[in-house]
Amino acid sequence: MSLRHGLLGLLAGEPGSGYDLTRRFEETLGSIWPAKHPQIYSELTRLAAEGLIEAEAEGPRRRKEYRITDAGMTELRRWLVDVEVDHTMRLDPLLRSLFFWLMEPQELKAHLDKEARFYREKAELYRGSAAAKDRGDFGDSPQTRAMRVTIEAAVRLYDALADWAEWAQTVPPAKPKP
Amino acid sequence: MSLRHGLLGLLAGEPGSGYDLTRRFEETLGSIWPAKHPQIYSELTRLAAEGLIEAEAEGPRRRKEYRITDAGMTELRRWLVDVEVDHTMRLDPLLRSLFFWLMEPQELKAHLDKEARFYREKAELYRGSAAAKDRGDFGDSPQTRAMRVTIEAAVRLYDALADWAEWAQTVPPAKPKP
DNA sequence: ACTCAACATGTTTGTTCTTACATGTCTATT
DNA sequence: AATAGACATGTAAGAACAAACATGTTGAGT
Repeated sequence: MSLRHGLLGLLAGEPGSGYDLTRRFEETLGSIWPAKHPQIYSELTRLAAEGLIEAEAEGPRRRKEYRITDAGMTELRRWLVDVEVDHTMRLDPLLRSLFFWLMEPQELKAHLDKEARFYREKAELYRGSAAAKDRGDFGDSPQTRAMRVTIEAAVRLYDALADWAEWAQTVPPAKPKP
Repeated sequence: MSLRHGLLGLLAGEPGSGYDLTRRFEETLGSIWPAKHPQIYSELTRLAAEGLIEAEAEGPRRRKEYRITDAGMTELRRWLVDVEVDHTMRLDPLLRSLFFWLMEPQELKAHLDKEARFYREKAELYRGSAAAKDRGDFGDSPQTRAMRVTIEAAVRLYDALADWAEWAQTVPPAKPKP
């Protein structure tokens, strides 16, 4: 249940409405923690009910701007410091790789080519963001520094996956009856 | 919904009971696609109802050994070849990294040390499996070759994360008001 | 004045996954 | 013969997540 803390964390940076947060989630976290708006809105309602966030008066088109409360800040820091990291990975591409032996060589080649391209593109994308940050395009707040660290992880992970997909092409299939 | 195809894939390798599959899932897929036994049992029931797998007569302690049917094999290959890969990643550790700016330097150091150790250990573990496979400990079937490829991905991902956690320590926190 | 696109916020329904509960069997040891 | 521990299979309740449905507002352009 990290969506909860993801929202708290974003609100710790700056206040925002459900719509804002949906976009910020999509932009900054899209690849590492996808969340759709229905889930975000209902989580915000629950967070507000628990007093971890609060909304000021409604703005135009009943927009509610939420900000984090002291209790929310405490909870967020508790999560960061005291709660065990969840190291679960659920990677469809790796699951599939276990079953590569069921694919025809040309199917596998096509698959790995496509995967490698996808990952390399993602890596390039994040490399671009990292460079922009390093040039100072986003300023140099504590928040942007943290984001720079996250981006670095994305770059490294996607590069690792791209390298892997290329490497996998060099592994010959087992010969029948050695 | 890849658990479904994970099970089909394992059964394509060799038949097994719910209990077997729970253990095989845990062993071979534990890090990349965790699944608990209640989910596995119910998915097996559903797969059997759809005719993608079938159970022979019950063994001791009403153990049912399932094997994949032709229809199941067709479905598995359809998934492998025709269904878009789901590139979703949901990585709690990366989510947290976005909020590193809320942690005290010594808390962050402790966190990153622990993370780096964790990932490096995992990488070593899988490196060991890879070496065992390369020595021929597991034979050289198409299945084990595919598993070797999956293991390589795990090694590379965990190494990448370990490197990242170490690298992150070298990033100084932003000075207040530059 | 009209209309379209983007803004903004929800509810409903169904699936997936986790946690806790519940039960029964076989084997080896005492 | 009793029993403990590993084997083996399930159900129930609830949380998390996704997809589809539904509604209303504002601003910009015509």
